[in-house]
Amino acid sequence: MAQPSEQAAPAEPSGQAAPVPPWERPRRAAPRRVFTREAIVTAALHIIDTEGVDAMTMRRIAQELGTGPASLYAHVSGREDLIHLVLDRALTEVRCPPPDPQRWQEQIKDVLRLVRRVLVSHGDLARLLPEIGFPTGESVTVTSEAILAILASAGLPKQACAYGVDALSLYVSGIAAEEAVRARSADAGRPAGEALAGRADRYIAALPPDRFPMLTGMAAELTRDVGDERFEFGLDLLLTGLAALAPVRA
Amino acid sequence: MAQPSEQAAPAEPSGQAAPVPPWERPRRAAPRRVFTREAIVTAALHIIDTEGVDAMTMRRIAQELGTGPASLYAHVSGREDLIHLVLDRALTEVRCPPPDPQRWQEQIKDVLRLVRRVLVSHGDLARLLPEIGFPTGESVTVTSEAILAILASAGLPKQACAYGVDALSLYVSGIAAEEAVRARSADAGRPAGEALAGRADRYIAALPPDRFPMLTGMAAELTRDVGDERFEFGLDLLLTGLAALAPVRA
DNA sequence: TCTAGGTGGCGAACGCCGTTCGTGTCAAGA
DNA sequence: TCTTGACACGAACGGCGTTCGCCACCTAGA
Repeated sequence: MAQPSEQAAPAEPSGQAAPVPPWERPRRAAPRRVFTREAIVTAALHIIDTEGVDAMTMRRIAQELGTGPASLYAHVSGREDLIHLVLDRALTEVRCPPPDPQRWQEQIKDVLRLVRRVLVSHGDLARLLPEIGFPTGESVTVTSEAILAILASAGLPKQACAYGVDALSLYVSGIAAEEAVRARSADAGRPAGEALAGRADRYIAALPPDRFPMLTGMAAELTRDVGDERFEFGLDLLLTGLAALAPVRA
Repeated sequence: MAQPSEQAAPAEPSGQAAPVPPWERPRRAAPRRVFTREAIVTAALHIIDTEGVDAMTMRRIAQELGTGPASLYAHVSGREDLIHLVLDRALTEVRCPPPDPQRWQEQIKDVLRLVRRVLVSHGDLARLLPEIGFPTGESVTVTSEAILAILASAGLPKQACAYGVDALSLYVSGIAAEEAVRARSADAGRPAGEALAGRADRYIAALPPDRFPMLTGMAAELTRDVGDERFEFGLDLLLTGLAALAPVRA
């Protein structure tokens, strides 16, 4: 890989080249590379997509870019900064509609469905959410703004809008992270049934039915994993609650 | 601290004792300590209470117990196991009532309020929740069983009970973790206003009002932090949604 | 009482992590 | 051409969870 430069390895008259003495070794034989923050985020997201969140270390990203981890710090202030950027990059795929008071509930659901879909499409990306407290990327901000606008168009009081957007995002983040754990387990090549649902299955099956009749009696329902059903159920709960706070429309 | 044992340091005739040669140094001068899993969990919880979750490392726990981190592994299989135990220890404080169909909503709320209170009482304990996928401690299991029993007593279908307990626990976990981040920031001795709410304040204040009129117009509501208000709001949403699924009672 | 096996305590070290420091390179501007 | 600031990058720091190998201790059985 490393090719000695000419000044560091003067031409030998003939025969085998003598090894370059240590004090004459070039620090860097290959031209230094040039990076951008975008390239770093792209590499990080690619690693998450192909290897999962646990593989996304500064070293692994640097390796992907053909350099060392220190090079990343010229562009991101640290791991946390990088996570903000990665999440925000993913969420640029979320498009929000202008508010329509007649169908505000469906609009909220649509936005949150899209958020979840984006998170899920990147494997276990959602597992990064708890590592940052308060997402501050542009995409997240735009999405929050849109949700607030929709809630406000429904006539909800300001405080209800504010608390509502918080509850909604907590729920979506939570379920996305839950699903991310499940997705990771499945992708890691574990035996079929070793997914989180499989573990819950076995856990519940091992419970003493006399002591835990509800859990054991609802094992199938508790571990049911059919499409978006679980997500939609929770969304319905929240939206029903919010609708109860909105003015009645004729 | 280390006191040479008598066999390793034979009595000198007089004067200053000669240093013990390396090959005669006792491996352990003090009697070996005896630990229990309970003591380890107690030490871990004490560290969380006094220094926060970030300080709870295997090394720090071992230090608290006067030993090295390797000693912990005879009693816990690893950090994840320890976290399960710590969370479960904390949640032993949760007491659940027998179901009363006439006041099932208040019962659910009471249980979840208690869960949250327990989590909050241990500083930023809730930040540990995302590190484990599916809590399997006894306390958690007992609590889930009780919530299911209450929901079932309200006449909710099995699937609604199952999805409902999931949504409720996701919400409580989410908001507890959110509050834990806030609590940690405040406890870390940062300047007043450096709490998460303070950061959100400044973040929202820095947004361009023409582009983000909803966020900037609701800054006060979004950052409002008054007792249990925010938590109760989300709980009300979920319970309203669940009540809509329950049979109507005379 | 003695012996053997199992359990557990513990030091040293491993491999990995995020990050910093110091040095060298490069490009733009004077 | 020279200077300066930004950036690339190797080496190393300090920290983490964990394992390995050794030794001590305890208990059960002969």
